[in-house]
Amino acid sequence: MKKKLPKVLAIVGPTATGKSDLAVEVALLYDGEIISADSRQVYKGMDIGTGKITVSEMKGIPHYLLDVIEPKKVFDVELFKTKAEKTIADIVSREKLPIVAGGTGFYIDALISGEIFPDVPANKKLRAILAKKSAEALMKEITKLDPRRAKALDPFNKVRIIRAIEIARALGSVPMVKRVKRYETLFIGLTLDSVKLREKIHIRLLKRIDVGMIKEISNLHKKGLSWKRLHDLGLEYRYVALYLQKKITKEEMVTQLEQEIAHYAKRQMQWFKRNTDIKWFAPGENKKIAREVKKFLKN
RNA sequence: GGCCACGUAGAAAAGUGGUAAUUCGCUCCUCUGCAAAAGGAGCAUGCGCGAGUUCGAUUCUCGCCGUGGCCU
Repeated sequence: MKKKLPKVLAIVGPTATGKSDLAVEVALLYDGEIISADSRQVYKGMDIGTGKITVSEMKGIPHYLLDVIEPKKVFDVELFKTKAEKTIADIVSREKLPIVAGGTGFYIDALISGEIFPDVPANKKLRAILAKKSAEALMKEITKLDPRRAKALDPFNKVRIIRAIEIARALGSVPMVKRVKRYETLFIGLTLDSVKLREKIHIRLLKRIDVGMIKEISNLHKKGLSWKRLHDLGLEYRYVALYLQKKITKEEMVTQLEQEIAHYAKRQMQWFKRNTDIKWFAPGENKKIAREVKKFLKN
């Protein structure tokens, strides 16, 4: 007999659909605890711009993987996976329901599918050197090191090629992907049509500006976060940084940012679409969702 | 009423007597450690409308319509 895998609930979907609130509601109903799967909410001090849940909104439900690292440092999937696995084990040991909620599809998939990444840490120096080379030159190098891996790479995507070279240099070649399934998972997806989503994004953005988002970001810079880093952090951090540097007007910031957030939501959907296990709902269909969760927990 | 300029994809905008750059947008897509990141593909048989010149016009000529400006 196979040992039964622990049950995990995953709440996914694009930005601005209300994942956090739903997660809390379900947690209250089924004795759950929440693991955030958001690549930006892990950073301390990035609250308004990331739409991080507030303590009062948590309604007493424990939340994990928020504020785990300084924004100067770089977080990544592997770190996420390690921490999340540990957290889930802990929650399960206390016989509570782990709820993974967030919009970073890559993180969620890595965790749930149990994808094992090659044990090669990021090599900043090497990356900096390789980044100066052309995509063509990089492709030549990876083809020499590992032709199999090279074939699967996008020949124009330097970021990907560089990582492949990084691994190949350390290990001789890039190992095949391994996956070890650790959980039995129910995927609940929250989504909206693009027009309504756009509206929500608009309203939410104005609200964020209203409650001090610009101040938050200018403080981050004052405390030593470079413009470059803020740019890399993306979306609100990128565009507010541009505004603070007076490279764009406030009006431009709002319109461009809104557009970018909408694009981001699209990219998120693009990612989630591939996962056919996701059961999709509209925000507000909480009863239907609760029923689905109940069914999942029963068998 | 007269004169002048302009009229190119959803938007902005280049261009040529030989069959339409570019940017944004839109659609679709990729993903083995930065994923709010990085990257790829497609989207005007058509250049205001009609006629003429020409082997051939979006590009030249004429007329019409529209827009903007100037003049009386």
